Amino acid sequence: MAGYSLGMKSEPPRLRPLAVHSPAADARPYHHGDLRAALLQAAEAELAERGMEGFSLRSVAKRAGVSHAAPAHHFGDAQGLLTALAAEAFRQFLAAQAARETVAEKDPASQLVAAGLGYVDFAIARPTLFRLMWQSDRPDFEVPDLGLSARAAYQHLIDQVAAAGGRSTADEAAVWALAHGLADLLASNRLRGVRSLEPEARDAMVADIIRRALPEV
Amino acid sequence: MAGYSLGMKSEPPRLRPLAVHSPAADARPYHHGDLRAALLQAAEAELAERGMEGFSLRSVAKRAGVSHAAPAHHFGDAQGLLTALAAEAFRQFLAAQAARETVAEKDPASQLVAAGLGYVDFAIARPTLFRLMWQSDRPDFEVPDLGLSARAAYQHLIDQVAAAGGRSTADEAAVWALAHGLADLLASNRLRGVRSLEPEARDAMVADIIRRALPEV
DNA sequence: CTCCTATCTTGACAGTGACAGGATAGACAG
DNA sequence: CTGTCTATCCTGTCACTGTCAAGATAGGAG
Repeated sequence: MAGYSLGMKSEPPRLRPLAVHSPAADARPYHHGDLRAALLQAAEAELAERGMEGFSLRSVAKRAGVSHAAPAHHFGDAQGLLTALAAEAFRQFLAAQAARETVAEKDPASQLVAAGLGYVDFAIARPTLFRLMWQSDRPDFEVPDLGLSARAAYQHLIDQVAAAGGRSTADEAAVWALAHGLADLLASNRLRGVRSLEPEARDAMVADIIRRALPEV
Repeated sequence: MAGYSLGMKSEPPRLRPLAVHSPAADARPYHHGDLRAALLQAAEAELAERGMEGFSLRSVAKRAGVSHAAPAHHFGDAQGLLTALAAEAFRQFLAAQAARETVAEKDPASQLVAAGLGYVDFAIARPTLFRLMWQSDRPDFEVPDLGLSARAAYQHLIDQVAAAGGRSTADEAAVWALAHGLADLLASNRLRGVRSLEPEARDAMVADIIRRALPEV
């Protein structure tokens, strides 16, 4: 649950040139060191603070301590940055599901419920990223990096539904819609009656609800 | 399904001053006549064409044939316009559910399924408006007009779940999440296996899925 | 007929994304 | 050590956006 971060290097890069003669306030070097990762990290923070609609490329650059045009070289334009961010988000979205699956019972039904819990975990922990993935027009799903990671998340769902005995399109749709609906409503801070529960009680209720999607199991 | 429109006057207002001496290209009068409704209509069209994130207040004004600052007098700012639009959307959202309910069987379970079909109808017919209502930060739900119409939609759901025998928070959440998840995924053009069905087949599948939310019925 | 007020316009400002051209520095060859 | 090459980053500019201030217009009340 804790510790998701998009920078992928925990150390803030900013490799200063060994301070040969720096007057201590020499500030940043001309070359950043790992600007691409820093921009992704800054973009996520900006998104979390100002929301999807208040997102600004220039603010991201400022937060990363860099000029307003610097992001262009790494991502092309704002859409490119958000596409890369969404791709990374889909990977962590799958990781959140996997984290639940490893601590769950190994039978297919329990694994399916665990994936649903991970789906919801991610939506609650990072609601703006969740919106970027599912409801925004800006990420370009034609870009292979994003298209593949999104498809991987979808395929994981399909596989689990099949393993749990789901056979029809309706079964797939029911499981997906239920998990997604819970996640989206919780991310938007609706469903307060569920969201305000203690973690254990909330998990139990979410699990109970998700099980309803597959009546025959 | 057809014919939703936010202008609420079907006639384009533009009451010209009876053409006393107009040289035929005298164009629009200084006062519009029903600018508020025209702006709501234009805003919906812009939203449908350019998407939530490409929305521009100046484009709305231009589409309504009016100066860029004209909307301010009726709505204050962009948030005010989108708040009014969302409030109207919630009313039509309820109307879409009511339309399905009137042609459905009158037992509580059928009425609940009908409401779910209306929920999905609206999301498919007007996806961007659906996003504005559920996933945007911009409408201000503290404004009574919007707060009340949103609450009315929520209350309608709660009442129907209760009438159909739902008793717990989990029952309410399951029904809402299932309908909402289907609607959102269909609005985003996911769930292609469902969306590409003929209307009758699609309705049958959506109904089948929604019935899963209340296992005891 | 006069004035009052709601309605709409024009003009300005800071902030935005994108682009062009220039500055910097690390790497590599000799 | 020197010179060049290239990826990286910066400054300056453009059209466009939302918001505010101030002025123009017209419909209606007195």
